Amino acid sequence: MASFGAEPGSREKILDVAEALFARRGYAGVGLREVADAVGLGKSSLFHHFRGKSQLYYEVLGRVLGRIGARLDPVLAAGGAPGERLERWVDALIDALAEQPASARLLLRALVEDETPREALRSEAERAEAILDATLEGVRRLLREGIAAGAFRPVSDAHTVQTLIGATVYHFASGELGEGLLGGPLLSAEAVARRKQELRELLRSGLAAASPGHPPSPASTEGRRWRS
Amino acid sequence: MASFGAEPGSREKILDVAEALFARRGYAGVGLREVADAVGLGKSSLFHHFRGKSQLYYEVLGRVLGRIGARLDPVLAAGGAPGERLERWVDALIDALAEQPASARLLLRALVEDETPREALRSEAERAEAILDATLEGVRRLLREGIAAGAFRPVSDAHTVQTLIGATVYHFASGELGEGLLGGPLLSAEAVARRKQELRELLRSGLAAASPGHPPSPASTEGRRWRS
DNA sequence: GTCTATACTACGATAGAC
DNA sequence: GTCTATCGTAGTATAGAC
Repeated sequence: MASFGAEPGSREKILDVAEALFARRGYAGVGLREVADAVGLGKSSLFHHFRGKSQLYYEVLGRVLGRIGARLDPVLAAGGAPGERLERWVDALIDALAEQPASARLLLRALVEDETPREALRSEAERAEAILDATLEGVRRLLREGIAAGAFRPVSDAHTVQTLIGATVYHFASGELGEGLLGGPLLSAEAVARRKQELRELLRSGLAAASPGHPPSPASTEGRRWRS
Repeated sequence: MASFGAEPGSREKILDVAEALFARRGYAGVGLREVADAVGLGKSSLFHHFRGKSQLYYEVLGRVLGRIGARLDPVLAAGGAPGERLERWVDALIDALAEQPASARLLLRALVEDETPREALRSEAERAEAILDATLEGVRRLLREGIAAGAFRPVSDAHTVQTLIGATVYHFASGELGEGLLGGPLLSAEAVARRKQELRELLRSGLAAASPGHPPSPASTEGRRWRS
């Protein structure tokens, strides 16, 4: 509740610094010495704010997940047709990832990092997992509702979520490779808007139900063929 | 050329072991001690096969990229309509990622890992990068050809490549999260086939040109709306 | 080609003065 | 709440015997 920005109240500052470093080099690649130096403290002082490295890590991860979840939950709660709600959800996710450049990398790393020490840290680790699960379950429900309502093709909601994560989190975490492909920055306002647009169009034509009828007919999508 | 499987000819064995470890824990998370133990050698013996840790890493990475490129290049070289060639490319990529379970994680990590020491290793690092660039340039060209031929919507080829990477590499690297979402293994024959199918259907309807006409009309996709 | 032994640095973490 | 000092371990890498 207190603290605007990141006052000398070291704790927030440590989290900020650690977030940037963990995003860039991953859990094992960051030393507490480096964190302490960057925040302007001695190494030992960190242990007065966090029990150890892994608690610091999960605190950072939980903060990122909480920040993103806080932006996505209202979107899911709001009304509207499934297609529009999904678009707003994707847009909000992209905005969240683009605003905090470290988020996407940190998340992508966390997803791949099953080897981060979880021992004796169940509370922090499970809290982060719970936030993530709740967020993903929300969009899965939206997809299922859209399918049931006949707005979406009868896709697998799990696979679609995987595709959405890949198309957003991976994209904004792709760093040099992504910038090389795009021929410019990933995070400029134009690039972010373009990403939204490309994804929106892909989903509008790729996810929309083929026939106006409500109960989807199984053969309608399976039989689709390329035009040329 | 020699060596079937991985004979006592240590070098291949080291690469195999290192590949699995780097994929699981990343560059900084793996110690040479661990690699040596797993391959059944003393720590120092590794230095007779590789100049150091970073060379070992780039050798591993180059091998993975080469393996995947070798499977994708023939697909691009073969003829066929753009839509069918793209589908075969995606299928081949998925097969390659699914066959060698470590590949996807290693690749995803490599993409995010701009901090892997590149000093004094330009040759190995650039070789790996060159393989990757060539592979990606191939599919970009295919996308552009498909757009020019009127088979695909006028998408951004760069963004579409990003989406394809996210939908494939991320998916097979997603580990516990992905398995939790799918409710089962990522790499079973069924799950792999299902991933291909979901992606194929998404691309068929999401990437196909909207109108039979060949020169795509700009308004046709922009004006698209959700049905329900 | 593999081994033992070793050098040097950095790591996470703790103790205790201020 | 931050500091210095220190512990024990593990990191990459090298030298040299076998």
